[in-house]
This record gives sequence, C-alpha cells and structure tokens, in this order.
Amino acid sequence: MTKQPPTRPRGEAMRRHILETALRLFSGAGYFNTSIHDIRREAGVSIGAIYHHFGNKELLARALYDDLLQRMDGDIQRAIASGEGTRAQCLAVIKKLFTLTEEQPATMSFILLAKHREFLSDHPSICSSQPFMAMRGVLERGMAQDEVRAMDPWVAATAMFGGALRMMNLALDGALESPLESYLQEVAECGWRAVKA
Amino acid sequence: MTKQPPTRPRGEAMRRHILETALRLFSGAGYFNTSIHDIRREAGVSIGAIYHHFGNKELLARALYDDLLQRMDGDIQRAIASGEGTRAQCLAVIKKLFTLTEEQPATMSFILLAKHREFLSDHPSICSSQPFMAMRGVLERGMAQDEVRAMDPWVAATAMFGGALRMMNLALDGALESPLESYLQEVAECGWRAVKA
DNA sequence: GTCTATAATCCGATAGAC
DNA sequence: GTCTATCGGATTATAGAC
Repeated sequence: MTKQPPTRPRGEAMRRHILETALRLFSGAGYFNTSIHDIRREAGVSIGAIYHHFGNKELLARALYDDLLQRMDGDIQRAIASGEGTRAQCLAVIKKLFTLTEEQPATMSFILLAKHREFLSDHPSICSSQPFMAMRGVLERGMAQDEVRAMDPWVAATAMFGGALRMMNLALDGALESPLESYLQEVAECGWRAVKA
Repeated sequence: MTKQPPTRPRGEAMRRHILETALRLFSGAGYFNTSIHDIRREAGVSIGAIYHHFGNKELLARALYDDLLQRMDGDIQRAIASGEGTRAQCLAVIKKLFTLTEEQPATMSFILLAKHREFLSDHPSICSSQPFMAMRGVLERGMAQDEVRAMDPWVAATAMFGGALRMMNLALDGALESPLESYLQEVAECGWRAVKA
C-alpha cells in the first residue's frame, strides 16, 4: 500500500490525459477556437505541464494527429488482414470505419474534417497517409487478380470507399436518421458494384 | 469624359473586390490564419471599408460562403437541366464539378474543405445545402423511374457522387498527376455502376 | 463611404519557484 | 515535472476626421 493512485495523472499518464482533452476540445470547437488555456482548464493541469510535454500548441496537435492516425492505421491493417479476397477486405474496412465513426466520433471528426494544412504545416496530406494508402493497395491487388476492373488506382479507391467516407461525414454532421451501421451493406454493395470486374 | 474609371473600386465594386481578396486568402492560408489586416493590405483598402460593408470578420466569411454556394447552386441546376435521364444528368453534374475544381480551385477549396462550423456558427451543414440536395434529388427521381436501384436516398447520392468528390479533394491536395477532367469518364462510369438498376 | 489611429482583449509562450 | 505569474505581440473592433 505504499503506492496511492494519484488524484491527477503524472508523467506519461498526464501526457495521455492532455492528448485526450485536446482531442475533445479540438474536435468540438476546432483547433483555432481552442486555446491553450482552455485545455489547461478542462484537463485540470497547468500551462507548464502542457509546454513541458509538447513544446507548443502546434506540436501538441501534431502529436495528437500522429497518434490517432497510427491507431487508425493498425485498425485498417487488421481489417484488411481479416478478409479473404478484395470484396471481403473492402467490406471489413468499411465496417471498421463505420464502427470507429460511431464509437469515437471525436477521433474520426478530427482526422477527417480538420484542415490539417492549416496547422500541420509540412505534414503530408491525409490522402497519402498510411491507412488511405493501404485502402488503395487493396484495390490495386484486386486489379492484379482481375477481381477489379482495370482502371486508375486512385479512381478505383475513391469509387470503392468514396461513398462510405461521405456517409461518415453525413453521420458526423448529424444528417442521418439511422445509425451508420444500418447502411453498411448497401454502401459496401454500391462500392463493390462500382469497381468489380 | 466626366467619369474617370477610379483607380480603386468604390461602393458595390469594392464589396466584390473585398470578397474576392478574402476568398483568395481564406482558401490559401485558411480563415483563422488570415487577419483583417491581411485582407486590408492585400486588397489595398482600409479597415473601415471592410467593417462598413460586412460588420465583422465572421459576417464577411458568411457573406462569401453564401455568395459562392449560390453561384455553385446555379451551376449545378443548369448542369442537371442540360441532361436527359439520370445517367446523363449525373455525368453533367460531375463534369461541372470537375471543371469548377480546375478553374476555380480557391472557390471549391473554400466550399469543400473549410470547416464552416468553426466560423459559421448556426449555418446548416454543407450536406443540406441547395446544390447537394439537388444532387440527391436527381437520384431520387432516378429511383422513381426505376433507372436507379431502390435504396436509401443518402446512400444513392453518396455512392454516385462520393467518388467524384474524393477525386476533387485529391486534385485540390495536388495528389493527382493528370488533370481532373481526364478521369471524368472513369469516375462517372463507376458512380453509375454503383447505383444503376 | 472611406480613411487613420487607437482602444480593448486575448493568446501563445516564457521565467522562475518548488 | 509541475506549478503560478507575467510578458510581448497580434488581433478584432471602434472612434472620429474627411
């Protein structure tokens, strides 16, 4: 009993706590409408702690973005690995994307809707990030095996997943009546018809 | 010869001049990275003129957004009216969207990529704006005439146009090698296969 | 209507104690 | 590592002359 759970997280735990708070505020009000002082107040930590762990506001956003994108990349890779054949893999990817959107809307909102160029100066655009390249890769392999019609790989990827991504935007904007999962089969079927051989 | 063309626009002309300058800066650096003083300097007008015509920065952005969206709505409506049948109408819409993206990237970037929620507080989301509702309407009529498979109207609209919109995002991010128009036929074909009866 | 000058506020970042 | 107090600067918006 020498170790008491501290009221406030310290060290690495505090770092994660700050990241979680920043995600909530960034995705709610936006990066520019959220000040360091807002994060400080909401997280119940000091300004000094934030600057100690992240250096400045932009680096905090970058750390958050990298963290979320890496987690999403793992999810997408696992979804792809879980399926046999292009069609099943694409369905698994869309299913995972829909689940993430419903269960972690703040995360998906930050990744999909944020104009990262505005505060992540030299970061590569979201299109060329790992998870999106992996999705494109599925279609390219599908083409090599004649499961997918021969076409430009970008066109194939956007045709297969573009509808799903738009539906996620609609869900995040609160424009859909039913939960996103209820559209899964229809959306995946449309995507597949768009590209199948 | 009593009337000399003024070096700097005045009145309504100045209003438009300010809107054009704001669009260029907003779509380049983003709304929050653009200050009133930036617009003042770039447009060669005074702070007073800006506040006289628009009231404050947020109202300036709102006026710009409404203006661009109304113009886009007219373009989309005309594109729809130019075609016979669902397939031709959808092709015309995508063709117009691609042309606009290439010829007026600042406009399309501002409309598509901006997180308007961050600075247009109570504005309806982009999904429920006129041009996007019109695109959904095309698919609904197509369903009524059995040209399009029966399905949720949102799913049909995102399946038909989602790929095209993603391609526009890629083009605006500079991720595509060829001009957007060169993908037109493939993109439209994919969208149509996704929804056709 | 358009201008200049200035006010009021807020923000990101730093300094230094503990 | 975490805290409090504070600085310097930038930004939005206003006041008032022309």
